[in-house]
Amino acid sequence: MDWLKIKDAAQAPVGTRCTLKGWVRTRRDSKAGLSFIDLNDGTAFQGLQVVAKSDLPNYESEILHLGTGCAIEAEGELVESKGKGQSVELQASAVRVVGLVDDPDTYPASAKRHTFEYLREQAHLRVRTNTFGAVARVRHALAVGIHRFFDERDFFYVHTPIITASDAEGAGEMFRVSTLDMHNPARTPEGEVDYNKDFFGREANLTVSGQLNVETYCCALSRVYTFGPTFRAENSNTSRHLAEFWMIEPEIAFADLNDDAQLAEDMLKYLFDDLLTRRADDMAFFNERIEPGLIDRLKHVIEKPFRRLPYTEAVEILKNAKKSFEFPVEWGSDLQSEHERYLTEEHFKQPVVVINYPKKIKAFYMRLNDAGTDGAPEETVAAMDILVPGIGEIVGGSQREERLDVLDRRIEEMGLIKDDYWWYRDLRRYGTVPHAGFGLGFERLIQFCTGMQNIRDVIPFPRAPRQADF
RNA sequence: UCCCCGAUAGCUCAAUGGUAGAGCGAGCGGCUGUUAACCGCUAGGUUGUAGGUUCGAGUCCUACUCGGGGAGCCA
Repeated sequence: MDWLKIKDAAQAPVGTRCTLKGWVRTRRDSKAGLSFIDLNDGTAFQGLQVVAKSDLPNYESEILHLGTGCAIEAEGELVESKGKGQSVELQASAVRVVGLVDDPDTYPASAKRHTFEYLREQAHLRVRTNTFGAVARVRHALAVGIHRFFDERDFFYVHTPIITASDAEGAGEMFRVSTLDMHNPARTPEGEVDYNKDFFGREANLTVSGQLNVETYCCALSRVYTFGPTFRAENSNTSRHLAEFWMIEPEIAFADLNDDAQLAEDMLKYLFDDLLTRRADDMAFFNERIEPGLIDRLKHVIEKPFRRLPYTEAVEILKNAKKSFEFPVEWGSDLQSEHERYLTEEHFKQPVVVINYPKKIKAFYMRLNDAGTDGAPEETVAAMDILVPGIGEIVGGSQREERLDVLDRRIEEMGLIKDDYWWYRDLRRYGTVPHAGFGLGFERLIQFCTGMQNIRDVIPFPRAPRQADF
């Protein structure tokens, strides 16, 4: 008898004979001499109801003891359901127990409402719940959608290194990678730790961004992207930060900031549309139980062009806002969370692309704008942040400085060491081209698409300060 | 890392400084083509950890750990 995934069985014609395998969500008994088993195998949001009659040989001995979490195989025939709530169900000719639950009283994913905080401590079992199963499928759909989006547009997927010996990234605190004996490391004659004796012969860390590496491939393959794990050792304790997260970083050659912002906008819209189509079941759940209005909000985002505005103009809007902010707004200072939220949630009520930030608050590799761009009082760089309601910054990107002399000046101004960037500078010496790229936080994208409030609930096993269980 | 709040049964929460309770879940029984079912019974506790104040601490004080909200850093 064919083993069907529940997602397929739900679509199969009445009369189909098949086997289903999965985990019991609930069991309900009827005195009419039958039991109803909600079976879920994770292939779709909806499970399938298995009807087990009392004339099955193991009805008393096993079926009546099945509870939440038990693994079973059921074979039988798909029939039209006599009850409400489902169109088809499996009339079981046999139910085999595969794995029982030791102690139903302490089974952490019991059939009751649990808080996300509690389930986070049961990360190995939480995916058996409606919410986390849906998050897992949405996460997958978005990941696949990202690769498809880029593939359809002739981007190449580049595997940038996880371990970086360059200490030149400057995007945040880094995790050290070392094989030295922590208690008794090799030392130089001066008494310093001797990284010459370390595995790589120098200091090494986990990557905080694949950008610098992917720029090299961009300047040969034209359109590339990375999509991999990223590590920040910041002591950040918020609902939108992780120590280990996944980031998508496209990089496009012969392109400027406008091309970059357009790419990001096209990509986000493609992904939202793709998700609403491919995971309609899970999205309906998020729309109903997690964030009412979610689907309309995503459709609204798909339909309207993102609002693009210069930093200088954003500051003006904030200064003229009737709202009183905890932190004052001044040209030259970075936008605070409350400012970003005001722009995207209250003033424009849609995704906002802020471009051309003051150079002094941005990274060295961002392209210097001509003086007076947007009427700015000081120098700006071709940077852009995409702000979305509820999340804040979801994308950060820029056009890269392709002029060697300007780049060198910026490196110097920021007190960095030119030689550390020798290969990055080489790109500007040998056939340099205007190019641009951005970083999209994958978990923040999932948060935005699902309405899940805490970033630790959209990654299977979250890593955060003092949290690396599982 | 900073500010605020919290930690009591498997889970969610009550309990004036004076005998630790309820709902849900779980087990058993009743009822029912059931589906967030419903009714009854039963079990279930070193009140986060370590100190302190007090005749007496779940309750007050201190430290620590963990969680939540906000901030910073950012994606």
